[in-house]
Amino acid sequence: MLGSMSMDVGELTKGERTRAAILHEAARLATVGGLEGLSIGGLAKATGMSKSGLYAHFGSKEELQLATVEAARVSFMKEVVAPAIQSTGAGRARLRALCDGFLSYVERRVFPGGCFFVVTSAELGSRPGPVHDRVALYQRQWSGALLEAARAAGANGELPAGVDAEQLAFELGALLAGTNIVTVLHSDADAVERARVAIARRLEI
Amino acid sequence: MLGSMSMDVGELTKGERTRAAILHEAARLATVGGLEGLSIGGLAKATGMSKSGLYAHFGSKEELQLATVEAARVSFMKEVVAPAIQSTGAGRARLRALCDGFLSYVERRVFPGGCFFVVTSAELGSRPGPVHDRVALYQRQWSGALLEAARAAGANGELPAGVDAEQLAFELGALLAGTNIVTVLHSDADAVERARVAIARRLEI
DNA sequence: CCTACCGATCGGTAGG
DNA sequence: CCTACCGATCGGTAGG
Repeated sequence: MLGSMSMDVGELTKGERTRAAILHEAARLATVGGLEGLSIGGLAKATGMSKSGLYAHFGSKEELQLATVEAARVSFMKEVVAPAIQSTGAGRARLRALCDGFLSYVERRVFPGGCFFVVTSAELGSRPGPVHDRVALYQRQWSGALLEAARAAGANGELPAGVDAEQLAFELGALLAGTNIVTVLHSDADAVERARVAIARRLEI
Repeated sequence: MLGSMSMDVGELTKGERTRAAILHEAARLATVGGLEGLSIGGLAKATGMSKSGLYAHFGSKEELQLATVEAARVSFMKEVVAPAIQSTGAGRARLRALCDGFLSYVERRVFPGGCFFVVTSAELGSRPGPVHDRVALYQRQWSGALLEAARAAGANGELPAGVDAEQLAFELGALLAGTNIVTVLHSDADAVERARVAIARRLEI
């Protein structure tokens, strides 16, 4: 009790800080080598810990993978989704902000291999299991955020005539994922610019 | 010389047939577990061979990976590119046929994990080396095929007013890659239908 | 193409 | 959180 009095609300214990630093490194490694390619020994070396130290935190490789996915989700929410929601009202401007936020997130290389969820969706797409399901859940939530914004835009009368919100949200999501792959594969920043042009034209902004 | 007289042109020797069967299985495994996840031992079990039998064919894991990429390219050319070129003249119809051929190829699950080059582009995007470079080369050739068809369509006056061929080819390529990821991740055939709608509208066909 | 083997690394555990 | 260890599997080789 006395010990806990020295912590302000929102501060992290030493163990929590260590855990967060491990997971940040794990997410970085996973965008380069995949979640299956992530090894306990490699992560131990990268964080300066022992393997068994990591097992003390996570118990198993699968638990580490799941915790890494959670950490990547927190990062994605903070870097992409939250700024778009805070800076715009529901509708076309928010849809645009979500797309631009994603492209900026890729361009800034928040993770060295690009978007964590594009890489792991491609990696785990046909590998059933709990990690697949978690990645698929968060991918659906991202698609859901695009769809919600598109529907609000439609309800606001902000979409071009004849544009269906579900179709639009799908096309934007697929474009962003495809752009991430091409950008990283060819270290080609032009792809991000082309995606911005596509988005602006589709939204007539 | 006498031995070779029993082979017609285009026939394969026993060693060549074995090699082709190994690489077909390797490409299948790689679309599920990745080219790095492809192990010599696992491939040996899947093909009923010994590990050293595989080394006799390929020499090293990297050579096996490169040979697998080549085999996947042959499959992609045969399944997607060649039919589009044979069935259409240069221009908008060919661009449409390339896109539809890709979607059909994903839908038919020629490989269990979807398009080999989408999976490996995402996997190797930020892992430099000869295998990355080969995958990137063939991805560029695919983009080039889309671009060539789009330019011919523009020259034919078959594109909607104000549509730039390079921009169009980029958008279609990104859409197809993104569609592959979503389709496989969620086992969702609706995504392919949405992609077809998007393509038809973009090409006004 | 095979058996038999190599050192290194894998995920994971015992015991502290 | 550590050292020290486990069996299994990794990529690769020797010798045939």
